[in-house]
Amino acid sequence: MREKLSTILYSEGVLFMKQLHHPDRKDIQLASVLYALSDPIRLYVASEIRKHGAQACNSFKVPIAKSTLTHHARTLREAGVIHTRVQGTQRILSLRTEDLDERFPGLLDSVLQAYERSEPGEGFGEPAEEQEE
Amino acid sequence: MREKLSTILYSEGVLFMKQLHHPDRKDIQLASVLYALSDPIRLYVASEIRKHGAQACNSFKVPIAKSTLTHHARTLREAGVIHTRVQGTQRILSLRTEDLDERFPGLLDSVLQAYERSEPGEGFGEPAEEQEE
DNA sequence: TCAATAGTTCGTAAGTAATCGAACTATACA
DNA sequence: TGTATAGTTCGATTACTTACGAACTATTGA
Repeated sequence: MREKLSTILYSEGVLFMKQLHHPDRKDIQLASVLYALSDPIRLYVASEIRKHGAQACNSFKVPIAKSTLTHHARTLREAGVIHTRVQGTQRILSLRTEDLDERFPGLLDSVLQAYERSEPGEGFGEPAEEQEE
Repeated sequence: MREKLSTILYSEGVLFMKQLHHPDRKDIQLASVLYALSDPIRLYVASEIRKHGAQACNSFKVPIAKSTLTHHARTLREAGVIHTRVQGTQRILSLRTEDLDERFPGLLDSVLQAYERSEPGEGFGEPAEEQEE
């Protein structure tokens, strides 16, 4: 039988929810940023934030499990692409445009513009409407 | 005991060395390009080509096995970042700047400029000279 | 014909990544 | 209180990546 996590962790003085770590601007690595943006779901998330502003995870209509989205959000955050702030039960994701522009001028813009050109649809991965032949 | 590969393969009419595949310009995917460029060695290779022009694999001074460099060159090629042409015993690697610029304007430039700013050294991964404190 | 050089392929090992569902925490609200 | 909502953590699975050395092909040039 398993003890409740809170009982175990709080009783030992360990924080359950890790402090969200955001790298300092100077520690943002080019390779990590490119890696974070090399996944279709993460590209979509970054692009949605750029188009419609900061927003919570649950506003992204992606065909994956909640835990998988958490993983992608962490990848973006740890690479320095997004900032996550807690608001009630939500995590609000925003792009670190200033930090990225300062460190890698023009990069984020050219990536997201390229993405938006190549994926003109609204939702995720919609193949631009099934085309009958 | 192992038969010679050539005996096996040619006798079955199979080409030993795969035809080098380069994706058509229109098939170059943003995520694949970003992924290909998200590795320090591949970034270095791309940057060296941009700085000094098309060159063979053996001109890259990288601390990895030959077979590993082959792997990285294939990753860049299959993503559409570089073009490989055979010249004697060598494979000459060049950047597909026109194709990339047409498909993702400004992307390659901002990536490689960002790389060259953040890695000012000449060789690979040289930590800009050990600094005593 | 032989040796040297350039690069590929293969097999393997270790590490990392994407994914899921279940169990959980945290907050808001009725 | 209790319930709903938002998101995290955990453990497992599966797949991919990076890396190497050994064996190989292909070409050049002595």
